[in-house]
Amino acid sequence: MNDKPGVKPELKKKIKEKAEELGYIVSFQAKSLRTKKTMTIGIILSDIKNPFFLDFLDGVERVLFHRKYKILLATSNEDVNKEKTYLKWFLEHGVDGIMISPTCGNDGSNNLMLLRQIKKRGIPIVLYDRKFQEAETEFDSVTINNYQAVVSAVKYLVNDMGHKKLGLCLIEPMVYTLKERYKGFIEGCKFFGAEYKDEWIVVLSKDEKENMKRLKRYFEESGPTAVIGSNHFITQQLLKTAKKLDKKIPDDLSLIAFDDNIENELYETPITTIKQPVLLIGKNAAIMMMGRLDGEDMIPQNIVLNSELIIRKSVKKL
Amino acid sequence: MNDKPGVKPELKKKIKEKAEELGYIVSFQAKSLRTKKTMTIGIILSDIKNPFFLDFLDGVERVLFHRKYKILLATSNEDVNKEKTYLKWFLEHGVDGIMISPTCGNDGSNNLMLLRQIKKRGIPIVLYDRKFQEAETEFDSVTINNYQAVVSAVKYLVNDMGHKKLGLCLIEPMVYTLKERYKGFIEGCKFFGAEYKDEWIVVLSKDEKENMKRLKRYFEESGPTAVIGSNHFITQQLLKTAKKLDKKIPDDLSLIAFDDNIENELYETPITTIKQPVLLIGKNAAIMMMGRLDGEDMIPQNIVLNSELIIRKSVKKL
DNA sequence: TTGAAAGCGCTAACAG
DNA sequence: CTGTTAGCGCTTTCAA
Repeated sequence: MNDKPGVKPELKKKIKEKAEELGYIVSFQAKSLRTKKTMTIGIILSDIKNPFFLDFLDGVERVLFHRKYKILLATSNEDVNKEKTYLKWFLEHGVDGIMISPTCGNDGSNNLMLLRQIKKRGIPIVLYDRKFQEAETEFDSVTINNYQAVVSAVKYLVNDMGHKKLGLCLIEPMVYTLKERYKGFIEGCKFFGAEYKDEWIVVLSKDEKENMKRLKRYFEESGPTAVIGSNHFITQQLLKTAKKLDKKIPDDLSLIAFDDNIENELYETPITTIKQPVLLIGKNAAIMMMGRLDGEDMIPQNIVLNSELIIRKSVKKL
Repeated sequence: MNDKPGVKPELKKKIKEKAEELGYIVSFQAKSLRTKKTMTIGIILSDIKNPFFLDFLDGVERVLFHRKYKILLATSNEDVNKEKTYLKWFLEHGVDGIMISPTCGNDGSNNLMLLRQIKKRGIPIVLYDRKFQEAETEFDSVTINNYQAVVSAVKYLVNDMGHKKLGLCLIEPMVYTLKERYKGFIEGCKFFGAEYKDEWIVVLSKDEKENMKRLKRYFEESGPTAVIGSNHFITQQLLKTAKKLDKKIPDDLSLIAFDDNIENELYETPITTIKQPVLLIGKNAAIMMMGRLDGEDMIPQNIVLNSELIIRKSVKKL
């Protein structure tokens, strides 16, 4: 039945018979009980509201589909406990591998220990988008050059466009990605000689009112002349705030955004954007996973992809 | 172990013992081999590029998580054969239920027969966003009032805003949803006395060049004064075309969009939008599914949710 | 080449 | 209330 070396005509007969029996279907549960393979990859998204993950999933699925692996989908929504719950469920379901962009609590807590245990059990783990600073070399990962991306943005702002006072906008929780971008911002400012103040580094939370209040700072007299916003959501909030205050980008504030959604091109002022190769992140993570499942045995690999600064009209020349 | 009526102190002991054994984990494969329940729901998205599904999934997940059901995720990307493949895989994996927005080929082919077979096997199916016209009463479904939504939009355009020449923009394949919207458009135009021409009803394909060419018609002298665009992607393409031709919305063309993404509010001209209660679609579909899995035995239910016309600035008063 | 039998980890049924 | 046993549907092993 499984197309192993056997008599051919008889095989065909059997297959036809089976098909006639109103559709026989192999049971993967039974199968996997013996083979220890469920042909299933557990994927945890850290924020289902972020279109980033749609592209990511697209990239992953294209690879997995051809290998007949299926996706068991989970969402942490930046909740460490929910993430832990799903990881345990994945184990119960016997997923063959796990792909995760690990979240962390505001107190820095995370599921690193659990992931270590899972890895020890022999289940391959691929970190995507984010990794653990304290354990960079322990897990396979696919990320982008967050640090360099922001440094380049700062360079563009200062050297090419003449900005001297810069702001940075992030969002809770302060995961790996954001720490890197933060570092890139600080060191970039120092290196290229731009001024930055603590109050220009805004960290958004889930409190809309509070967010709005913080974002208003950017448009005050004492604010920076340009801001780097660290994701899609921030771009939206910034644009919303500008609209409400009747301020214009880039006349009142210049902006560099992360995540190149089509909309960034379509706004009144097309937004200069740091474009992450999201589809590639997905593809690479999936390919890496397939490699591990094929038994590739090497030390953990850390793939770092390059982002690209797409220059449009949201930065004013000073 | 499964918390059934038994001695309490001993139970605790056993649980602790197990925990000590470096983490015992129940095997769902083994479990489901006996119980015939995998605690898994197969979900097929028809287009992973559409943010609609992010919200939908969000709604579904909120319900399933609490009931400890997991999501096996699949993407048809409007390919009937891929859809069929995934449906078969779902069967192999023994999903407890299937949620699907069925696609169809340009020739009208679909997987209705297969879905009927699956249903006959006793696996509950919930159709969301789309259903089968030829089999409305056979399956549970959660959709919106597509027909009425477009009729209301036409009414607003004609009666409130004085438009007389209307266009409609759709996208392949012509699934249920779009047929309904088409019908609503035609009958709405007739009823409220607006002119429509065949060449103003544009069906986009995957060919970008060709799409652009067709969309240009809207901005010609002989074009309509207002257009209804049937999804997120169309809004983008229309805005892109307008920008390229240096045309303004609503001065050169009025627009009513489907799918209320935050961006619609943030564009230079905030877009008047037919807002679908996407999260609710997800929640309702999931709740319906849970009901079936709890053994609720009634005739198939067709839930129809109401969309809302959110009036902004993209329709010009004539 | 083919057939029979054991066993994967669990639950349900039954006897102690 | 507890312990034992059969069997879910498959793969693998071993004997015919």
